[in-house]
Amino acid sequence: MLHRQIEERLRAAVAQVAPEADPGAILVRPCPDARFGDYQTNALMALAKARRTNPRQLAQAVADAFDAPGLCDQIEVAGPGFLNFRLTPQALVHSLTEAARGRHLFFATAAAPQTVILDFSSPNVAKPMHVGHIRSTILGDALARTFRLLGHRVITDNHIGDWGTQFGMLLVGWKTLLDPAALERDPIAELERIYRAVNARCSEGKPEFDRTTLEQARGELVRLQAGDAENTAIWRRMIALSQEQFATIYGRLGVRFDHALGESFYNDRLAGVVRELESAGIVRESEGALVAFFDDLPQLQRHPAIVRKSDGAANYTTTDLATLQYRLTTWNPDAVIYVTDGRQQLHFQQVFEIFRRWQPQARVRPAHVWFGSILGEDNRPLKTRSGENIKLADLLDEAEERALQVVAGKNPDLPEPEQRQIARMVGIGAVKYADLLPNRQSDYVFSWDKMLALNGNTAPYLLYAATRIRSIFRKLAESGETFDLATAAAHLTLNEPAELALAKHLHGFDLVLHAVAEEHRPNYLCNYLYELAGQFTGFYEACPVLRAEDPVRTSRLVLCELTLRVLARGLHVLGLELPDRM
RNA sequence: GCGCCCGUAGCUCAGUCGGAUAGAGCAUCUGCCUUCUAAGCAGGUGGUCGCUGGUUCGAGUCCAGCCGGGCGCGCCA
Repeated sequence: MLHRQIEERLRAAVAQVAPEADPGAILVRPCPDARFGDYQTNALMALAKARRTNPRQLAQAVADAFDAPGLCDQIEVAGPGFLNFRLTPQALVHSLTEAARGRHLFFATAAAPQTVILDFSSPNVAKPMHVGHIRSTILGDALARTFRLLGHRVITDNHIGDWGTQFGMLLVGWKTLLDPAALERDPIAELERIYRAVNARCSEGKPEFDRTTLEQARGELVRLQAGDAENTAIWRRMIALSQEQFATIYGRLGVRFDHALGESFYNDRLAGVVRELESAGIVRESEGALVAFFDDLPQLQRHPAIVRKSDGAANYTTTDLATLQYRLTTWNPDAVIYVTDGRQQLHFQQVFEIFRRWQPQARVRPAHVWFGSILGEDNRPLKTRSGENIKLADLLDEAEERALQVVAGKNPDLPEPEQRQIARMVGIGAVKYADLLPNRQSDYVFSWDKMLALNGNTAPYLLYAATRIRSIFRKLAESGETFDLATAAAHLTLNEPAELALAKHLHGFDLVLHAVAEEHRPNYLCNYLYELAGQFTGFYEACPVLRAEDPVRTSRLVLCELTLRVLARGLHVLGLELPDRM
């Protein structure tokens, strides 16, 4: 990676001039404006301040000590003390040639691979997956793919909601209201129906309220918790039915999990966790419950956390603590990342703080990667017209349907099965991309028109840019020519501004991938790929490929293929599939 | 009351952790299809980065206060 090579030479130069400087702080970044150069460092200004010397003089001294033959032939001090680097064309050609030979794809894997556990999606048993699960699922999957690409050991774990008071009601419904034919047809809908019916009877204040049903539900729950054979069998059946639904949705989304250890998996560990917290003096009795207080932390002072309710049952704080402990002992991770809604910030602050007190020696970094809400056009959380949660399956159906209309409208000559195939990739891709593009912490307004637009920073635009490249190679193949990237690389020359700009932009892949992993923000990658697609279309307009004369023609084919590879890899990391044509 | 987040072009939003003249898309205006996919490209218009102070070579970015909005806050998860 060119910027890493410059960084390395720069650190060597700084070490000569200022041996006390921290090499880790000496960073090289792309210039914001190509007129300044290709790369810059602003680290010397901070260093000059620390040494109380003139920043421009220091920069000049470092520039004089800087030696990178063949990499940068010009290096200059600018402004208050920037150092600007300009790549030699040979360095660029060499790097592209190496990429064409398969030595790299413009990124380096992590210097110190880590074990990262990603906890995301977490749907509930017996309920349809809905829009509330989409951001966690898509964001978590994109992060998992990013970490994997960078060489980390990644473990994805779906912490399914398969335990809790709702099962008392579900059991009553199963035993008294179940319609076997309906269960056969659409299991989740039937489970949802019986749950709603019983829930209404158990809700004081509702017209259907019926104390007998409420007591029945409590009784069924107690029997389930006690391990009653019949109830356990029904419960397992409900989980199995739900997992079929999850598998269907995840299949459509192309998301996979290494594990799906639900809440119930930790049931027999909860008492032990509570006992340990109690004996360690981390929790104490308060109003009948066991509670952790954080008097010394301003942020949590007023927000104690219950780990055992006054009825003796554990809650999700306890389950999350047991889960974290299990993950530590089982996988010994460096990081555990929870991808959830921002509304759970307080909860995770509490869990992490309790855990820190409980196991101060643990080296794991827990992280809460939170995101904002998906809003409807009315700026309220996205719902159906009647105020229900939108089912994920329905949303994906609509995405494919709308994409099909676009594809069929633009390209009516394609055979219908292919149109559907393309529409599937474009539609699902559009939903995913729309979710990954905004800064994850901001709320965003869900808009079919925007996500399926053909211009702007959208999935269709990016997929289209990639298929344009594929189209060039299809034309090439149709004329009976063969193209071998590694061999063709020998003919690489970069002369036109658009060629140089594209070649340089390919080298930004490394920085952006590491930034995504570091900050858990896939939107950086979205923006990078959009810029790359823009650079490519600029090149595509300015530089004819197939109509050019050799060796320029071959050289441009190399650029096309490398761009396609970066685009395809980047889109794949975001979880998007790439059609051959559109 | 306490805490978290947000406020950037008419609209929707980026802004890689303090760097150089704040960027996209939409909308609007002007050009470009006998030429590898015009689902595209090039260019114009459009900004007191909520307000006020502070920190420093340098602030959309950090700190304090204020205004406006969203969300959360003991036995749901």
